[in-house]
Amino acid sequence: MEVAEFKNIVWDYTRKIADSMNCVFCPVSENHGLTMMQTRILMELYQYGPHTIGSLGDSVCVAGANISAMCKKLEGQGLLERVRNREDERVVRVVLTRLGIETVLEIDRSFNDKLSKHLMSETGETFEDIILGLQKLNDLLQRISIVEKK
Amino acid sequence: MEVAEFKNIVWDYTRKIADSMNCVFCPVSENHGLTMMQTRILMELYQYGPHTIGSLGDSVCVAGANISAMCKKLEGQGLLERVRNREDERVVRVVLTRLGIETVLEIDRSFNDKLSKHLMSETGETFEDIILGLQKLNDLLQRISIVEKK
DNA sequence: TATATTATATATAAAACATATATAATATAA
DNA sequence: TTATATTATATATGTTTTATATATAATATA
Repeated sequence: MEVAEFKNIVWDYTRKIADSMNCVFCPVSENHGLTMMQTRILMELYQYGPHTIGSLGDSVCVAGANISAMCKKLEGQGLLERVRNREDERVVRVVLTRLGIETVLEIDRSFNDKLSKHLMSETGETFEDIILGLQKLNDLLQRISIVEKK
Repeated sequence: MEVAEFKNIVWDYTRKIADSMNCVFCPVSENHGLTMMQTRILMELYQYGPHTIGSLGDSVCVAGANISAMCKKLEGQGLLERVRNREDERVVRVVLTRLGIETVLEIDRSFNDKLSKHLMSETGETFEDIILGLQKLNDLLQRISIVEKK
């Protein structure tokens, strides 16, 4: 297969998939008064535990300046807390509040409910094929974007 | 595999992949003075031929109000033309100009060059696995989002 | 001590996205 | 044929996301 052909197929599918993911999950977030980006931040904190502003920004691919503002807003909504590190006062630790955790759990439950309806008829093989493909594509792209950053 | 587990894996990979795709392709678009969205619009027109404002918006998942404004801007940059249909004057046909076509071809060449370097060492099996996975995931999500729209 | 680096914050502007409303053309129903 | 509904696009407005430049304060290094 030629590079151009592979690129076109991947380009098309990845944007369609990103749009669909958005289309499926966005309404659920909105029901809880959150944007997809805000949900992504909360989910990241829930799944991988507390972050600093910097590491959180890296994880969700948002520049430090912006993640800082977003977290301040989420703090205002009572969904997370910003705690300054005593040993190095430049560092701010971001932690979900009880309300934040509850909100993530509710959203996650809604996500799962929404998917469950549609995934019942699928075979395990489909899941495996999808995950394998995503994994290989992600590896490939990670390698490329790491080189890019140099 | 449980739905929740599958969802988490897909959620993580798809956003990482979307970010990487952006990270890899965005700089190339910017070199040509275009945003990713603008490039996506031009590529859509190049790959699938002329569109109306409405069908173009559907294809790239942008609301009519916004695609209308974006096309007007791209027209201002001389990259496409908006031609009102004579039989039904509500309809506007969007067509790439010569400059638009040349720009798409240049960007596409840069995309391919950029990828070629990294894909040489990959086996055909990797490509096939990736495409199969994307295809199956896309099918799944299309089915879900179609139901959503009802 | 002077300088550089790091982590976060503030300010600002552009782009993207959503929503409400406007306009004009066309289709349909009475 | 007139009145009404629908369709396609456009305009206006506000919010969110993203990018960039700069500021501030803390820490590390020369």
